[in-house]
Amino acid sequence: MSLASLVRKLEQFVRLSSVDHAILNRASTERVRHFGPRVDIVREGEKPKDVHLILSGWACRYKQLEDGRRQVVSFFLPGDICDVNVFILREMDHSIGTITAVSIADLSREFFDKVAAAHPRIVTAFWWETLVNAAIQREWTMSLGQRTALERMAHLLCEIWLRLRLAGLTRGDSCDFPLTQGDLADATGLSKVHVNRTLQELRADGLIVLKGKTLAVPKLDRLMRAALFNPNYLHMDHEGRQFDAVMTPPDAVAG
Amino acid sequence: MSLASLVRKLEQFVRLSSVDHAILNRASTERVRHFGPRVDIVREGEKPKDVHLILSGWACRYKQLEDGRRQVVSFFLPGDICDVNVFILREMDHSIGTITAVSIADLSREFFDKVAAAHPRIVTAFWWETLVNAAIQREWTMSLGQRTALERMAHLLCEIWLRLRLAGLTRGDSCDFPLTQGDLADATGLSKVHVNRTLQELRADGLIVLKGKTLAVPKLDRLMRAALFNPNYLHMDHEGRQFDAVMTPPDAVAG
DNA sequence: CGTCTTCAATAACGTATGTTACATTGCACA
DNA sequence: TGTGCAATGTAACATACGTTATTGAAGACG
Repeated sequence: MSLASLVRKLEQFVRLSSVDHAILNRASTERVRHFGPRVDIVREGEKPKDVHLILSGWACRYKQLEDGRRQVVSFFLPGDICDVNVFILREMDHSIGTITAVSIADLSREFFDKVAAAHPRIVTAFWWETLVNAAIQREWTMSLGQRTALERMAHLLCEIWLRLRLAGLTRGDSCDFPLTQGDLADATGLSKVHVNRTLQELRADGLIVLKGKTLAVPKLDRLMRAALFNPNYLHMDHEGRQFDAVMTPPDAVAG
Repeated sequence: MSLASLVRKLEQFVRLSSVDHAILNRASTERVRHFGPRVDIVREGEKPKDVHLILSGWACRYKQLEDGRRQVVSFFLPGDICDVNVFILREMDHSIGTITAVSIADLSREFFDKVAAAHPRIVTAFWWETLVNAAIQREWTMSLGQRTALERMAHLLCEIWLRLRLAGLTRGDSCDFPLTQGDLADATGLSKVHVNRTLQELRADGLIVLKGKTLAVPKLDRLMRAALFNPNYLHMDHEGRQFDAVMTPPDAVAG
């Protein structure tokens, strides 16, 4: 539905040519699928076939233990790409499920081959995406290991807010926020009850206004302070623009 | 000092030619540096210049909050590579410090350029490394969010054990284990005291023998069960061999 | 070959967060 | 425009883990 968020995000980092735009545009309209809310797109154990680009809606990556304990390990927002090059792995070690209704474009191995061969800027942009996602995962490790419930929740909200803003999905100080307290519990490693307590506290402190499916952040700086939030890990600075990533062409050898 | 662990590991996944071997060998002998134990190799905020290959010794990636709380977000064992392509980012969002004395080879941007252009197998292998590291980071998220102290500790020990074994660094059921209880605390998000309690419990259950700087795992299957350990995320299966990664050449354009 | 420092072990006590249970609100859909 | 189910809110109580403190053992180093 909308490629705009992806392009907007990537262009923060790398300047894309009009040909690059055309390539991405084509890729994101060729093989599109639609899902309802709360369904799985990919299941643990499956063979990864395509890379998925989220065109609209929210999704998450999650893992589950045999006894049912569930951890959301990342959220996908519009414009996000799930795992460049996963198809070199034999099977998925986690599942991907939707939060809201979602539209995705499937990007094939062949697409990446072609891009790789002729569009270094897109490659660089995808590498940036890969590295930022890794950094986000590290920051979650930090949050779960060291931050208190309040800090952790505030941190997650800051992160989502900044990512949405980069994708052009905020209006003023508010944004759509389809996550339930159950989702937040699965992502922060807290119980639902404690998520509720924590949100109440953030509300009482005037750091967030969360009602229905809308979040407002009236004082981002204060929320960031409460979270001990350092935005460096999102690598949103523009200075990297002059670089191209290396890493490199297929030659299509098999064996 | 020893490239063997890297090669052994990569060849589990991709068959490398003798030319590939030569390339890696050259890269790992050209620019080698040595560090003592408990010193920083890279500090948060610095501009990443090279990619580091651990030739010998143990190191870790860590992040720290303003108030001093510290989280180890990953361990580097011999043969591990720190962040392929980091140099496209402007600054490090974490630090890398040694545990033991460490020797590293610095791999330059130019090295990756060259490899990218002519050695698709190595590229594939590096992608595998990248994807596995991402999977490990997700699994840590799972551990910190959902596993109890005992499960978490057991899980970490299983993971390290399997990674060491893949690198050819175990003998029978034992291995070198230079981590202090403080290191384990920083990695698991537990206090040192509780790490001690947890290790006692694992010992009492006969799941580990940990003394001095040596760890033995007499019953790996039992330790894995205690950890709810599913090895799929390490993607150690060999089936992927036939694949080459795509993602792709620089053309050396600057923006 | 003592001395220093780090690491490991253990105890007593405190608390952030989990659990269970139930009431209330909101919203999809008949 | 009810009616039902999911999501939110609250309370009482339980516990896994943190904190502080002290002691002993083990390497490091002059």
